[in-house]
Amino acid sequence: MPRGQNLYFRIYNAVRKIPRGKVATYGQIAALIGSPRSARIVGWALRSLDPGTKVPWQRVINGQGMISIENMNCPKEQQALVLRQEGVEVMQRDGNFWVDLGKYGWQTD
DNA sequence: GGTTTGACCCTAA
DNA sequence: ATTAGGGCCAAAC
Repeated sequence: MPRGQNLYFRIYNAVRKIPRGKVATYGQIAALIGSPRSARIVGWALRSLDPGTKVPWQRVINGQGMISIENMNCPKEQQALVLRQEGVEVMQRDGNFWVDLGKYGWQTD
């Protein structure tokens, strides 16, 4: 198995720890796994996820609080829809979706 | 083996 | 306020 799998496992585990109705940023996840400067790895890990994964990758967004996904099997619309079902208020901004991290941001601490 | 890219973040001008 | 550049680690070519 690739040595990066351990890191992937950490990422998935951290993402699973995100409470329902909250959203976390790549930076936070990266910080939780011990690499605050490796937010990109989180993106890679989530990108490699399967469509039927149990990991709530939908709760992970960028530091600006908006969804970056573009050409994935799951369109941003559906992601925003799921977040709404989770209880997160998603605002639309010119085709892109915006979430208020100040209210729905996951407070790790 | 090296080079490029990536669902990012931070700092500087 | 915005735009540009560097950095980080892992996977794909």
